[in-house]
Formats: sequence, structure tokens, C-alpha cells
Amino acid sequence: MLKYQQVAAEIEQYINQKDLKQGDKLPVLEQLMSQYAVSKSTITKALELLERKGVIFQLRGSGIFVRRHNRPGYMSLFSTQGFKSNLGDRALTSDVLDVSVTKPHTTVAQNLGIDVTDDVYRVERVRFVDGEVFCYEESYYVKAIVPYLNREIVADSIFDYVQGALGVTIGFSDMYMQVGRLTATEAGYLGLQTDDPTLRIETIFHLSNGKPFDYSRITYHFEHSQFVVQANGPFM
Amino acid sequence: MLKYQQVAAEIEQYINQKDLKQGDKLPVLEQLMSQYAVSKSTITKALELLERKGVIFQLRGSGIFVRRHNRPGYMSLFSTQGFKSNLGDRALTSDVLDVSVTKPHTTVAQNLGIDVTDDVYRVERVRFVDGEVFCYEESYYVKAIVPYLNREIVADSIFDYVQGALGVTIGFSDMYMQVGRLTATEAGYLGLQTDDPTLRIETIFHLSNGKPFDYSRITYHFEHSQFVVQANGPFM
DNA sequence: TTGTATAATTGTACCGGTACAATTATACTA
DNA sequence: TAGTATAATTGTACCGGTACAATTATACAA
Repeated sequence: MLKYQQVAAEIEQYINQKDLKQGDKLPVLEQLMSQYAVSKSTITKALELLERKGVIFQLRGSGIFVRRHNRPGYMSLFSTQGFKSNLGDRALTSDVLDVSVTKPHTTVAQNLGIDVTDDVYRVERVRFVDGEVFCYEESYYVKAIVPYLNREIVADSIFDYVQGALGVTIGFSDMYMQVGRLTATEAGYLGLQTDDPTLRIETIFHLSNGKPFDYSRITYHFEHSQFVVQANGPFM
Repeated sequence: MLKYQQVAAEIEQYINQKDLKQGDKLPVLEQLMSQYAVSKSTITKALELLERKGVIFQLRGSGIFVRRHNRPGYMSLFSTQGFKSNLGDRALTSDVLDVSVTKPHTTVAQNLGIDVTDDVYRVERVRFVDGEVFCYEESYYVKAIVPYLNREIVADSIFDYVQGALGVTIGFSDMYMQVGRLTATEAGYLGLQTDDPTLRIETIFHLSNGKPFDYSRITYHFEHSQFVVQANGPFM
């Protein structure tokens, strides 16, 4: 683990442990510098990381302050999108409906930047948070990049497996969101009625080298899915 | 404008002008460095900014590459949330339903971190993108921070006014999303039916000093609202 | 041709420094 | 007391440097 990531993790841990609130002040830069025994650039980088994560905000001439939103029921949109392995204190489980190797449809192939003759893994799951139906997911993995999957891996975190066992690194993702009505099949999986409202998110996950390796379509249970997005901006 | 922001803007302009595609390679760091006549740290900072914006991705040992998603119909979630003044080539207009000074309800006061006896501006708008109904918005501004608003300002961009004329700087925001059904009133404004699906986003905008100054509730037309979010991660 | 060492390329981590702008505290003035 | 100039505090911009890890190109061997 990189030094600035380590420092960032420790600072975040410190904030959680002390249960600091929005607006609480952290030690000044120079003290953090000596406290963690790193250079100014490293501590700055660590703080920048925490700022992007929405954990702190910095104010020139004033100090470094804790940032914290106050709605317990809401999950971070990014934490549910494979970026964090955990959802804090909430339990995430899955019913695996399908794990199989197939040929992709045109749209799937297009989103993954591959040919319809290339192999993909198809994974179908219903996911639960604290025992409540959370979403229905259908996702496709490029077999050339993810050569093997099984029900055990899929029941847990696919991303942890991919990064751990396969040693590839995930780079960035494009998420496409829209709102619509449930089909009969979807409603069945989610325990809702046909034509009930729903949020649909399609995501294309890329490796750090820019190659797409996972295309997934998630249909959320509208009553159990509330998201928070912490933004920093305007960018420029 | 800061040097690294200027450089970032020029590089982005270069990409758009040359109409570069996903995966196209940019000049190497050293060349960009001499090309824009800045130090390595500055060009690195500019590139980091573009990376966060989803314009490029960098690959150690390989180069700097253009990142671009390929779904024209989708708007960036952040560009619709006050961060950019423009939506690219799309025209944004508004019907102003109300601009008035009132006392906030409990929830509004709570979200803005003020007292129910403090004054707020209430702004109610229906917004259009390229002439199509896009969303219904109800927002509250802390009068102590935004002392004056009128229909002209509100018809245009409130954020541009606040940052320009008032000289305050917007720092960060917390967005809370959920899916639900339209009320009769909302349906009327959006030209839809009662109980049609909808996306609701509540946002609390903070100044750079951390003080909330705007709380807004937006109800989107589910057929005309499709969003893209470009994420970089995992963070750590 | 195919695989394998080796070298060149290239971005990132980390160091340390100066200058400065925004904020906050202090001292002064009316 | 209240406002105002002044000083101290504090994070950020920008500079330049070394070391290194990941990628890609090259040379060599089988």
C-alpha cells in the first residue's frame, strides 16, 4: 500500500474512531506532517484523497475540517458499484441465478468493445442488503480477461476476486442511469408489481489500461435504494 | 484563473477541437511540460484534474489517453447539478413559478443548518432542455448569504450570479437520490400522469467554508432524464 | 517463428523548498 | 463598543529534483 493511501486510511480511521462531526477541526498540516512522519506533499496528497472521498474539506487560512452527511439510510452510490468491498456495517448477500459462458448479444458486445464471437461470462444475481431485496443484476465479463468464475466467487465479491487472484487493476467506470417501470420478470425477482417504478443503472467497468471488462445492468428496488453522492466542485 | 486550470482547459479544448476518441494518445508528459511551459508538478496537476473530470486516463509506462463515453443522449449528472453553467450544446430554459422570501419549514431549516425564524428565498421552477420538460425544482437559499434574488436572475443561472456578483465560492454538495411516484401537482408541471415513476434528488450545496447555502429538491421527468456518471476508483 | 531476457520509455511516489492568498486573531483607533 | 488596520496562521500553487514501477520496444536465443 502506498504511503499516502496508508496515511489517508489512518486519518479516516481516526475520524471514525473519535466520531468527529461535520465542521470539527483536524490538526494543522505541519502537525499531521510530523505526526505521520511524511513530507508535506505526501500529507497533502492524502488529504486530497480524503477530500475527493467526501471525508474532509480544506479551507486555506483556516484549517482542515471533517465533512459528514447526516442521513443514515442512504448508501454511497459508488460503494454499491463495486468500489468498496464493504457497505460499512450493512450485510450484503446474493442469490446467484446464473453463472455461465455464452456469446454476447450485439449491445453487450458493443459496450464491452468485443466481437459477438468472443466468449463472455454471464452472471445473474439478486442482491440483498440486511436481508431486504436490493436489486436484480445481470452482468457480463470478458472471458479473455476473467477466464474463470464459479458460484462461490460470484456469491461473494467478484471485484475482490478479480483484483486479488487475477492481479488485474480496475481503473474507471461509466455509469448510465435512467428511471422506468419494472417488467414482469424483474418484478418477480424484486417482490414488486409489474410497472412499479425503478432505477436502472448500466455500468461499464474498465481496467486501468482502459479496456472494458465488465458490463452490468442493475435494476433497483425503488423502496430499498436510496443513494448519496458527495460531489466536489465546480471543477474549473 | 490558476495556471494548472488554464492548462487543463487548453488540453481539453485541444481534445474537443481535434475530436479525439477514446484511447487516442496525447503527447508525453515531458512534451506537454515544454509545450505549455510549466513545471512537471503543474502539468501533473492539470492532468489529474482532467482525469477526475473523466476526460483522460493515465497509464504509467505507457502514456496519457483520451477517455470518452459514447452515449450522446446522456447528460452528466454533475453538469445538471449547478456545477457547469452550460450543458454543452443543449439549451436550458426555465419557467419561474415563484421567487419569494419566507420562513423555512423544519426540514428545510435542518438541511440548511439554520433556524426556522431565519429568512430564506424560495425559488420554484420548471426547467426545460431543448424545449422538453426536464424537471420541477423547489429550492431554498439562505438569505443571510444570498441577500437578493429576482425573476431575471432566477430565470438564468443562480449559481453564476452567486459566484459572480456576490463573490462567494461554492465548495461541495451532498446529493440524496431516490425513486418514487409523482404526486398530482408534480405530474401537472411535468405533463405526466399521477403515480408515474420519477427520480427525486435533494441537494445541499455548501460554500467553500462549509456553510450550507442552498437546499433544493428536484423531481425529474423520467423519460427526459438520463444521466451519466464517470467514476474513478477504487479510491483506496 | 516464438518465446525470453534486456533496455528504453513513461507516468507516479515522495522529498523539500519558496511565495502567496485567504482566513483569523490582535492591536489600535474613534 | 465597534470598526479598522496589522500581524500571525494556515493551506495551496508552483518550482525542481530523485527513485521507481509498469509498460513497451529491442535484441537475442531456441
